Amino acid sequence: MSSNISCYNAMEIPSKFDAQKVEEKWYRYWLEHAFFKSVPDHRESYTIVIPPPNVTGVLHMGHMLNNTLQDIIIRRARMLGYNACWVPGTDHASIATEAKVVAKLKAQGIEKNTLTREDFLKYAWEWTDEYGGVILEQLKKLGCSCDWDRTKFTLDPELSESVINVFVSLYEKGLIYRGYRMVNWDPEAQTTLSDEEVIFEEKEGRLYHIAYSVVGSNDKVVIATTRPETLLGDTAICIHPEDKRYTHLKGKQVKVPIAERTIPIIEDDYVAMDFGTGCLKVTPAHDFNDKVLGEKHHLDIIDIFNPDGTLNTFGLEYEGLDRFVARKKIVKALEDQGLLLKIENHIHKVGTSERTRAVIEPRLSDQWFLKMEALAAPALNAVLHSDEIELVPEKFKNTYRHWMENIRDWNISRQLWWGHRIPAYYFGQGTNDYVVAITLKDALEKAKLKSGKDDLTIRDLHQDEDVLDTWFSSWLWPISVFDGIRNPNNKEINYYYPTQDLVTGPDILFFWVARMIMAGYAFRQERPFQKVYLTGLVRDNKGRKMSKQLGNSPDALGLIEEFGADAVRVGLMLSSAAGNDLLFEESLCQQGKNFANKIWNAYRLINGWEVDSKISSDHASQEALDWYEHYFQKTLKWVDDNFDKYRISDALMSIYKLVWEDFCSWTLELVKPAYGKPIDEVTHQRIVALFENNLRILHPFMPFLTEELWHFIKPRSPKEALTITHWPKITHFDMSLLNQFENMQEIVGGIRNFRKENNLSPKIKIEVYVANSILPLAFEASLKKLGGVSQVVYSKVGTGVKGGTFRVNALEFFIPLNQEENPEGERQKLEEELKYTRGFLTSVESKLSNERFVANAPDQVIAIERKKAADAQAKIILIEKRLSEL
RNA sequence: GGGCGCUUAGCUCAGUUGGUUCAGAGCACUUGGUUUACACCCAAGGGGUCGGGGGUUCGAAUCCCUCAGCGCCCACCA
Repeated sequence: MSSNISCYNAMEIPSKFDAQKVEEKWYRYWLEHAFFKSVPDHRESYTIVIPPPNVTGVLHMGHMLNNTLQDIIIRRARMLGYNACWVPGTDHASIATEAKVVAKLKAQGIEKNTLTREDFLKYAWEWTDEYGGVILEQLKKLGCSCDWDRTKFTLDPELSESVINVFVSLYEKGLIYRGYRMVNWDPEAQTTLSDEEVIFEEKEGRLYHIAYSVVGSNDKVVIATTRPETLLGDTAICIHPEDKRYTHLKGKQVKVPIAERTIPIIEDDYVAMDFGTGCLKVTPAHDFNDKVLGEKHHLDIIDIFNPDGTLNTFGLEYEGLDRFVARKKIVKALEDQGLLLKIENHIHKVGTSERTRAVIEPRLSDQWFLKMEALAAPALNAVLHSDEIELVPEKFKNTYRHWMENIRDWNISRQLWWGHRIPAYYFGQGTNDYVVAITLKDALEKAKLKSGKDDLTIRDLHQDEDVLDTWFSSWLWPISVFDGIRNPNNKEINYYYPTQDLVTGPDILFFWVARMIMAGYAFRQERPFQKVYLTGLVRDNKGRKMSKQLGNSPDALGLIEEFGADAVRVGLMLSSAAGNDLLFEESLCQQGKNFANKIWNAYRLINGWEVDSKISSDHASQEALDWYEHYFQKTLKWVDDNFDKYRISDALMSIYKLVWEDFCSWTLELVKPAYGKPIDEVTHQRIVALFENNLRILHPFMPFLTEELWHFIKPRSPKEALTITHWPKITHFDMSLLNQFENMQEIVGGIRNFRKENNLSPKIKIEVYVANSILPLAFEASLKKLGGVSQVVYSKVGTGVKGGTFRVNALEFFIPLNQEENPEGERQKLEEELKYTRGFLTSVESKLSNERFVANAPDQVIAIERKKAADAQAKIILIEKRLSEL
């Protein structure tokens, strides 16, 4: 495969680049030659760990954006000579995957609750083995240069063991504890959620005004609530101690409607007197604040719900009904009893599950928590003070700080089966009758010790049923993929860690990024990565989030098939500044495809020239090649700067313009020999070398096309493949050379504009008169080639010659015209130009005559203004002269 | 309710410490081109009182104040 990998003969190269034809071939080639494989060596490492997608996920636009960025960065790092290592893998995504498996089983008529844990896990693994990793295959289609031999899964035995080790060690440090607390309960998934997994959505609700009878009087007290069904769990009514409206109620008791229980009226300044009726019902089992009130006032706790959100025996006649059904019925009952006084519309925020969208039920339960404060301190410092970790864009620093400073303990247990089972083992019924250990054997020893019972056996131990929050394994990812938890001094972790870049979305800044930083400092005393690049969300062209429900998300693989991977990568990169949302349109991919085709055809041109070693190069070619060499360097500097600042789309745009405008439209056009004529050898060599440099800097963005062309240019061995070649080094560039060429470009532009305005066909050769200057030799050659100029005459035009003029800077050009001239039109144009120039001059002069400007502005600025004035004066003289000649 | 950010051409966005190159880019648009690399193309061109108002300054897209609109994060007002 090494010598002649190209599938075309030079003569039959088609004018369209066919991406499908080459992508698979090159990906296979890269894998066969192990270009993406990394093992520790003498070079400096450059590491990226992939944000592991859900194992059962399929590639969507967000993944494409994210992974294209990572691939661009890692490919460039590879070319820069680093030992580049991109570690791929997938996440078991406990709740999401379990939900999918449950749904799939349900479709087959199997209910989860009829299965044992073991059976369910068997199904889950079957599912994982079948669909897991599909997404990784899709990443290959995108061209991702991951070291696939390193592919990891968060439920792999080594990674699982790392998670358990970490749990045990945190427990032993006293950072993990069990607590009976109010947690976020997802009634659909029937598990708790961390605070971060709850999304508050603004919803239109109702505020129900309900009357409670005061015991021992005919008085009623009216409360306002959004959740009337929870009155069955009420254990108090609360008023503000200073609320004059209710002083007569102090110390009284009221009767809960329907439940007919008697509960006290308590006083607390927590109550807002101006909200609702100023009177609050207290349900400690089902509201975070009521729980606090309940503890303060030693109230009873009545939990009225089953785990699935239906009412339990405290629900009385409503037992078994769903909470929302019960709400309706209870409202009806209250209405019938005349206790429902008013229903107001009320907009409020409702917590919903990030995964299932179910309305969250605050619920008291036994859960495991991780103390966060101590872990957060070094992580906060690293981002905010020491700058060991850089967030891009920087604006996320504030968000990060706010979260870290107000961090609360992390609820890490989940009532699920798919995940890392909590290594706690119970040996008795007491709240403290458990031990935490890595292995069952250790657990038994510890249990014996703790219980004082030497005759305990493994059968007496019962492992906690819960699993750990997915993020409790993901937060170790940069460490655990290199086995740095279990073997903290192994060669790999020491070589690859800390990693360089993390590319991910801001939506998981807290879930994941912040926690990885904490884990990095906690378990390795070192940052996990240097830079965090936070991408934007991919939206559709109307600014809507891409989602399955809206059906506005294009099929990622379909796009690759339609436009080619390179084109899709370019399309995504063209408008995706860091942190800014990306409004995606297919037309961006079309633009990428057009670009790929442009490059393809540029090579077809070069490739098609006949090379003659006996002729020598001309002035125009030399000038163009000299210029492009320097201009390339200038652009490369800009590109490298942009890469350093993670401005990947700016980097791409400058390469896009460099190749399309500067290389194709200027350099190639100037170098191009006349039709049928050969090109000289030196020029040909130079243009090929320049084209190769273009391919180098294009390669991270468009790996397939560039590798294809790279091997077109000449047969190359795998050692010389573009993927592992070097990124160009910046050398000096000469500004005066660049300026001079730019001057020539402006003159060509002037001529072309003149042609257009005077309807001069490009086929008609023209003479150009320059009266007040001599142009460099190379200019003349370039003007002839690009402007259709037959010759440049350095003299004034003879009297009576018809024609027109145009000016570039301080140069005036005259072009004779055979056709009938239009003196009135010419006069009008000149007068407009004169008027504008005079106005410009006046403004500059007024600036210069302003004493304070001259006194305060830097000399450089004043000099510029003087030059502007002088140029304008010269131009005015030229125009006036021309006008007088008309 | 608190915090952060955004508003520049029809669209998506650059614009680094106020002053060369400051009013830009790409796309779209208009006009003219089948010149054998490319119509997935070439050439030329038209678009903006930089969200409104006020201020500081010799000088403001850039700094300050204010208003309006949009977005994000955080927060227990039932």
